Amino acid sequence: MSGAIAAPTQQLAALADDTRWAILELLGSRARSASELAAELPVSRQAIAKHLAVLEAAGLVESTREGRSVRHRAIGANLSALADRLDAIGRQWESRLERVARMAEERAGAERERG
Amino acid sequence: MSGAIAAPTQQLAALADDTRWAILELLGSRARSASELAAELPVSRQAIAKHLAVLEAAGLVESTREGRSVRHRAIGANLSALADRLDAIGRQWESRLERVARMAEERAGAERERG
DNA sequence: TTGACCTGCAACCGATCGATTGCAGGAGGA
DNA sequence: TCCTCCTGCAATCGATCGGTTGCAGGTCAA
Repeated sequence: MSGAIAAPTQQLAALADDTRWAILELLGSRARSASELAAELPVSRQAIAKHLAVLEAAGLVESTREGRSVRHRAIGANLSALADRLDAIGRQWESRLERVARMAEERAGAERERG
Repeated sequence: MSGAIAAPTQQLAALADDTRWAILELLGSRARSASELAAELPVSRQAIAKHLAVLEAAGLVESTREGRSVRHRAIGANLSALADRLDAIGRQWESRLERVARMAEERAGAERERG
């Protein structure tokens, strides 16, 4: 164990933007094209396209060509997988710091008995 | 239900940086001061201090003054809470898109029967 | 074939970010 | 008291980011 945490910073960076969350919220309810998204959000279509590229690179959005348009949809399973990893790390911190606190407590108890 | 997702972008932005993950990794195993962290990582103490401010604002790190130094520790429970929220959103996407797919499937089935 | 519509590429701009250096200030030990 | 150690604030710099405008290309319908 120990060693590097191997954090999925790319996915986290993709999620650290309000406009991308607005896009994901829309794509989570129904698959849409970039133009549809641009019509529903207060940014240009090109900005949407850049955000979709980031989200797709992070594995949070999936795209399918349909005729002359491209439909995008959110991939919930990958978000849940990321959540699992974060939860595991959080629990690890908790257990480690708990153990340290317990050791300090025991040491303090011995000091009290001795002193 | 429906409505806005209310994503904790501040916490996600705090986690979207490799140096901050390196800091969290160290603080997850044992509480440390900013100077200790600077000695173990390849960045200056001031950079560490800025990162700690970001992490503390996001509720991922807790700080306690001890004499002339300040000891910082990672808060695992808050990371797990964030993970729970992400997981819930991911499952929501999955169920919604599943329902849409099922409706499309039923519609296609009816078409086949009729045609 | 022509025209409408949607995507994709490139250049550009202002703002924010990660990081550095330099200096001031406060707490403890000799 | 003096010196050392650690923190905190400010200014600065290059890089990246979110967003825009403009234009080229491809696909469908009339």
